[in-house]
Amino acid sequence: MTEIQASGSRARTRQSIVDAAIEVLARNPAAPLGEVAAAANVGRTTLHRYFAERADLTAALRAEAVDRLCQATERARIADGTGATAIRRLCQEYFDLGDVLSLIFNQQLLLTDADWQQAAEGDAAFGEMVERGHRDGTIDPELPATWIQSLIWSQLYAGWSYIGDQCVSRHEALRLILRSIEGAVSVR
Amino acid sequence: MTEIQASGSRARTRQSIVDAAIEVLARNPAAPLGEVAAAANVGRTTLHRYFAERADLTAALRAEAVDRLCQATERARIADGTGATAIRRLCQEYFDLGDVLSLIFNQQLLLTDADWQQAAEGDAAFGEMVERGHRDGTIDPELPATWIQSLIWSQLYAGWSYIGDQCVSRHEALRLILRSIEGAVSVR
DNA sequence: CTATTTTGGAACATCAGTGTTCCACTATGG
DNA sequence: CCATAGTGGAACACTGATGTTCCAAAATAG
Repeated sequence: MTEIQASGSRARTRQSIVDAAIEVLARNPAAPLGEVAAAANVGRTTLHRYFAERADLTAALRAEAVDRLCQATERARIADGTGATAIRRLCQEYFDLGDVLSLIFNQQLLLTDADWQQAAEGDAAFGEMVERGHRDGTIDPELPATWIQSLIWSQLYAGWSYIGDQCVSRHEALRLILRSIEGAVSVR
Repeated sequence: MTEIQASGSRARTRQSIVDAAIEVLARNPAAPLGEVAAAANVGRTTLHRYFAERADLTAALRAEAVDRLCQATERARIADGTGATAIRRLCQEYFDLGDVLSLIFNQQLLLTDADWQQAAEGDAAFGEMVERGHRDGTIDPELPATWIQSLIWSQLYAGWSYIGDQCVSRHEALRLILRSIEGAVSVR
């Protein structure tokens, strides 16, 4: 619980640990903390100095994930343009989240409803985007906003896995994702 | 490794354990074996009698998963009809796999390539179905078979999660899945 | 160069899951 | 009803992850 603050050096070490944790835990949510420490080029002791318990680390990860999610959502300007183009931009931004994507999706990094609201400036913004799409005829009215959200996440995750499984460039994977989502979402 | 055989009673107990394991491990891949035993209404001792090590149990699960996957694939008759209708039937069948779905997707139940080939009578059958769709104009030629496979799995998984997260009937979830996949896959 | 901060290694107690053994208990079918 | 297959509880040793403490080395600031 107790957060150590500032001092430049501390902040850097802390961030290094968080970044390493994202990378390691994205691949294996049950990885021992020693692995995280190693990945961060830090002693296990040091890791525990910053995050006393495992729960403290995962809490920090959740905060970091929500933060990056917020930034991505803002960059996507989901209030602009047609519903479909907004979704397209959102997917592009989310795609760049990389490991954070896996963490959120794959794992029990269970974001609470409150987290989601914060991330998307409230489900309101996302729901509004979808409804706009329903009205302007670029999004299938049969598909509720919540489902489209599930859709986007699962597709993005599939895309990232695809890069690893098959031997495909990020760019190609993103192309497939966007094409598929557009098709899934658009009016028939 | 040593498999105990037959005798009616044994077979029943064994199956009960396997079924329980599917249910429990689908929700939490790291669940202790005691939980599996409890879910199977069986003592932990008995579980170990049938599956000496955890690895033995997961091996059995893999076999069971491959088996059910095979049956589902056969029922779908993916060699019949247009590419799109075949995919639709396949999705319907896979959807009914339920927890097995989560096990395969969510978890490191990593099916080997050999498993997949067995399950789909070789990637050949699946690839053939997709190519048929490319030719008959019901499947977007831009999307390779491997991607469509990723797509299907991720969507099915999303659908099952959706049932839990939102409060939606299986039927409604399946409807959304089929509609989305059809849209994602069809020619634009 | 000193004082302070920050670090990492080593050693330790603790804990939960695992896998084993042993024995007594229930069924079940001959 | 009796022999046997099947079960489950209790106890145990073992393992790997966790979290703590202590101290000496390294980095940084003054």
